[in-house]
Amino acid sequence: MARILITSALPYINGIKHLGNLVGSMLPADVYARFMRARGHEVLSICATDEHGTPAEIAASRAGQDIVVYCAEQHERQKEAGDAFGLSFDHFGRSSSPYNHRLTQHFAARLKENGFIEEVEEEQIFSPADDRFLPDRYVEGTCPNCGFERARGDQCDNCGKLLDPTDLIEPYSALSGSKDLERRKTKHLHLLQTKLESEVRDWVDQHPDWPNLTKSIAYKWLDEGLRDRTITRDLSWGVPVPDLPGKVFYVWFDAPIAYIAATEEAVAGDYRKWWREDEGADDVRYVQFMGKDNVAFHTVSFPSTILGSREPWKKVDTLKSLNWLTWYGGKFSTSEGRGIFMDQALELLPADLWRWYLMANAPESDDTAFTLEGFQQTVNKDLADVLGNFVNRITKFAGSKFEGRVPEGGEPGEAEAALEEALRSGIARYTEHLEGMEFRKAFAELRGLWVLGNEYLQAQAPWAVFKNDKERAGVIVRTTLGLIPLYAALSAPVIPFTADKLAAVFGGDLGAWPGEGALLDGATPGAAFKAPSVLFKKIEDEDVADWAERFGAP
RNA sequence: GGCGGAGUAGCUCAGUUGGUUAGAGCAGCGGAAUCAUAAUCCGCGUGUCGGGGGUUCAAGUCCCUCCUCCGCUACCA
Repeated sequence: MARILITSALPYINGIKHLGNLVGSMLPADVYARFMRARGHEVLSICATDEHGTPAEIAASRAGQDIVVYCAEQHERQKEAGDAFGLSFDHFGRSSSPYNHRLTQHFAARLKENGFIEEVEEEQIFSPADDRFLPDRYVEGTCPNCGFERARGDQCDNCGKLLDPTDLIEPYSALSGSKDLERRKTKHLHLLQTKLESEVRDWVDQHPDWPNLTKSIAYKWLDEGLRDRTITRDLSWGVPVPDLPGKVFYVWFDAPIAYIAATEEAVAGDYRKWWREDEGADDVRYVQFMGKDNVAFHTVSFPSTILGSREPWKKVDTLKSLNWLTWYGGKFSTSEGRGIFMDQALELLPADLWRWYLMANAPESDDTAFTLEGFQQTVNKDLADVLGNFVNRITKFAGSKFEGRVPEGGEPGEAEAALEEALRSGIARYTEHLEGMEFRKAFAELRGLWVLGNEYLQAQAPWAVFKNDKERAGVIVRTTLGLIPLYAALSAPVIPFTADKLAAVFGGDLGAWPGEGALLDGATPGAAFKAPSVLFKKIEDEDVADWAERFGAP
């Protein structure tokens, strides 16, 4: 038994996340956590809402709400959506928690003591009309390079040129439209990452097993040279900076620290057993899940914070980074109403259908297109036909021919031995792929295990055998029924709600992870069973047409 | 612009360090079966491996170049 700490990238607070966000970190983290728990490991799985930063303040103000109320409400919405999707985090916290305030200030104090933080004075754009400093991106104006009239202060979306807000012609606030902008001097803290660069590189060098995408992004930053960066902002909502009134820490400084703070919130003082190598965390395996845009922050920025603290905090062992799920090849977009969001998805269909499709087609090696048509085909075929119909056909048959009880008598023969052998090797491959977090391969293998049941049943044809050899038919039926609890256990990481229904056929719970022991004794002779109602209703063409219209499919 | 990732069958994707006739699922076609949600099972794959050039006995795989998509580019998060 191992101790495994799992964190999912924190979903930002400004609204319910879409399917792309879900499959990018939270869902694979959940599948992995469920799998590891089933294997008998001690798992702690942590997530939280990321609540600070300018976008949150703006979203609150647009909603006409106080930021504190807004974040509390949005956190609750995201938590509910996650629960409904079966996300089994041991704790879903908030980056705005008092724990995170205290811990973020602790890290900053340690970094300062160790000479990795210095105070600097900077000039920034202030908008009196908005009564706030504006991040570069929230200053817009005409691009000096191409003349585009809505260029942002950091980069022109039209010609791609990198800009400084002061480069813009006729700049204005993107929030209020006010052209009354001024430069104001303001004090900030710099994190001196240049001093930590070689240490970060040494640490990255110790992880040659990371995926290519992860390593190439980390080394790209290191090769270009880390830069000292400002870790404070002129905002009111956030973790206050001691001795600098009116300032808070930059959201990217405090957000990853919230992994630790959320653990403290979950298990109180015991959090150090998971996070401090000098207090018991030295044997913890720490796995992070995130989208590819987040890799640099997890391989370079956050490690800098930890290394610079000169305290033995647990650092990540394995990163799983995913690419994007796209909406028909384009971007999911909140503002333009493109794509499907977590709460909407569950209005349409049960969570397991989404979970299966997303994980079986997870964007592991490249961006992957989500299409309603592909979704329909996949879940109809894999879940309704291959798995759902399998369970239905055998329980119906056994129900009518064997009075709803597992047949007794008879001995398994060669066909059963061959089935067991095929299952054993398939389960070994499936397990190995899940261990390696290769989800597409894993779930293709799981589907293959379901197919084995249909193959066996089709080849043995108990409906024909029954006519002149009831005992042999009984063996076949018993063997096939026994696959149901087996499938329940194997399928639970990805389709947990369905797995519970499968386990309930024999009134049992999900057993231990199948592997070495007997695989075909799932159905006890003479035991009663209860056929479940149809497990998966098929998605009709009219549904797809409806949803395509509603969600703006191209 | 720079850096990184990617481009393989109608669709979604696999393809170790270059090595026999390039694979899977879906879709499609043919067959078997009739327990079952018309669900299952078996059989059927010539595709400019994005274009062009090069290295090599041998290139999807290595090098150069061009095209397209995506991410990052440190004040969006």
